[in-house]
Amino acid sequence: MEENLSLNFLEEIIEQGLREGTYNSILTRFPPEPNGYLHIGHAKSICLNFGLAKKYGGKTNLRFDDTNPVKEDTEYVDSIQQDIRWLGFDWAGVHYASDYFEQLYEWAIVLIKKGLAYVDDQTQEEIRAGRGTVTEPGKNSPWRDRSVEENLDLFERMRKGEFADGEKVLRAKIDMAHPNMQLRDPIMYRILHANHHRTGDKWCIYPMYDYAHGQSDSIEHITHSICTLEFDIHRPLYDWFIEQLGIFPSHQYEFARLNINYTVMSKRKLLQLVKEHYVSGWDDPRMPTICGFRRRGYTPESIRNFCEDIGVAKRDNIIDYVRLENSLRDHLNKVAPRRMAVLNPVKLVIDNYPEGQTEMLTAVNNPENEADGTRQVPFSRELYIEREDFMEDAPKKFFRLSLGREVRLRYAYFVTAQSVEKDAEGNITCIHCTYDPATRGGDAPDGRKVKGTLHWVSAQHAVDAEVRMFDRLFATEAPDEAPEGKTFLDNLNPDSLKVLQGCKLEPALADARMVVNERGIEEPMRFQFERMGYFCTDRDSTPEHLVFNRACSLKDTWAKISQG
RNA sequence: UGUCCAUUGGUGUAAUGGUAGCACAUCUGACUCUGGAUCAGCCAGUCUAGGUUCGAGUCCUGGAUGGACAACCA
Repeated sequence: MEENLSLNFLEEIIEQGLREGTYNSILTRFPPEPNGYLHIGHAKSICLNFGLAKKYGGKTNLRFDDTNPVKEDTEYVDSIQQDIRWLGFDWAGVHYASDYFEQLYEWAIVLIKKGLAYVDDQTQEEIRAGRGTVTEPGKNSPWRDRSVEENLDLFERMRKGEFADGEKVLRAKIDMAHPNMQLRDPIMYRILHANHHRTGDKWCIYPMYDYAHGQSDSIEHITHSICTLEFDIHRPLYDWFIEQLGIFPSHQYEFARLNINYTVMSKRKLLQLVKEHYVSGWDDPRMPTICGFRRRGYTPESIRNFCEDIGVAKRDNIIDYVRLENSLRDHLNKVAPRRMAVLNPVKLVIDNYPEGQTEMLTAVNNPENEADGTRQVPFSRELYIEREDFMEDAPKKFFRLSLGREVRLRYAYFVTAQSVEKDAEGNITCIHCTYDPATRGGDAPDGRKVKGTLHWVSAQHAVDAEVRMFDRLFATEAPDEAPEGKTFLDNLNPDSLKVLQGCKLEPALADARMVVNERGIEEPMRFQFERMGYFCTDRDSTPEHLVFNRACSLKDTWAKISQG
């Protein structure tokens, strides 16, 4: 039993608050904006928010931060909920910032009455210019000192739709010379005559993030509002609104977002990959989206374990892509049934095996889990083996089949290659070998050893399939970094997908298909193809045309390749 | 030439003034009917200069480096 005794900084904060009686239980929230699909970076946040609440007996709300109607859509609301559920989490309540529009509006009036907010008639350009720069203070708006009555009147008329988009905004009155730019009279409301996916045309003014988020937290009595580092400088503003309004004091804490090498994480870039068809969609198995990983064959456990393993802190980090794969391998190694599949087949004929004979051999389903039992695999005179598993003239370190060398066919017999047939181009079309009947099951009674063990499939019993061999979407470690005149698209890995047709599978794979899991979500069946990697059924698969995706290889090979 | 945040092996992450530890990766060996898994082992770290202290990764001051902020995005 390995218990992680050290606490991360958020656990420290929570335990301190619990100890000191600041609160008796915690309530966190996961606050996505419904303007895109969730990715692995969100998974870290989800695991954190739900994980922390679970650890300390609290709860987590799902809240859609839907304050910008022009970017948001219900398509995303649905996919986000499905992805969170698939990851294995259940929220206490599902909320929308838009549910709070009326309350937010009333609070804005409170601030106006306190002389802490004003309607500004400046244009967008004027406001931008007036804000100053990071090194120069800003200038007060000429409208900054309007009377409370006038502000109240104008703000009400903004709501009524008397003004066009961009004509006026409501601003908090703080300090135009503040060194933290977030406090230079931030905009609270803007006019947007746009249809909202939930409130329809009820509103034509919409609150900005800074004015909506903290207050939404407060309304829900969120104790720990956990977000990423870039919001650090917003915290004084988050606290300012809550303090001026005198409402429930939620607190914001920031952690470093997840970065993974060979991966892009920005919503904008992911959207571009989809829109411009560099991938087949949001759930393309090469995408770092949750649905992409699901289709790729990742398990929720593997993603949760990954998020747990990488830890959480406040320093920027770039996680090795291999850790993600390792986390998958760890889990699938324990749970994925083993099957034999020949992806690049070449015929192997056993000359001294009786023609027309078939026998059933016993194969272990998962050596890591005895309870998975065994299955029968048909064996006959003509088989397929992997083309890469034979070499006519092999070096010493080649442990597989070559002329005159003996290897084991897994769970079957020892065979020795005798000769090959070739086509006009010199490609091997058939390998002839002999077998030792005494080695049935895979062991020699005389105790002799072989170096290699090959997987195989009986030619007459084989099932055909298409196999999609996925690799990293990007060929470079930091895809975002492109030289002059290039973009991240130039860093795409041209070999990220290779489609193999005519792969030969053992018959037990014939009924592999998509299944609906206990949470009601469609998932692939996952297997280990012995010696080849982990594979899963794709949603394109049909009983007539099986399609499998490679989730990952058995072991990382990139490090060695890059060493040369 | 602003404000804020950060800096510990290759990569992550602990050590809360008292022995710099763990994981992943790499490498080596053992074992193996998957060149997988498993097991064992090696290599490798406190950004820098001062200061406080019996004692500093930790506290203080300066510097360096990286990141965030000048959307009517979140």
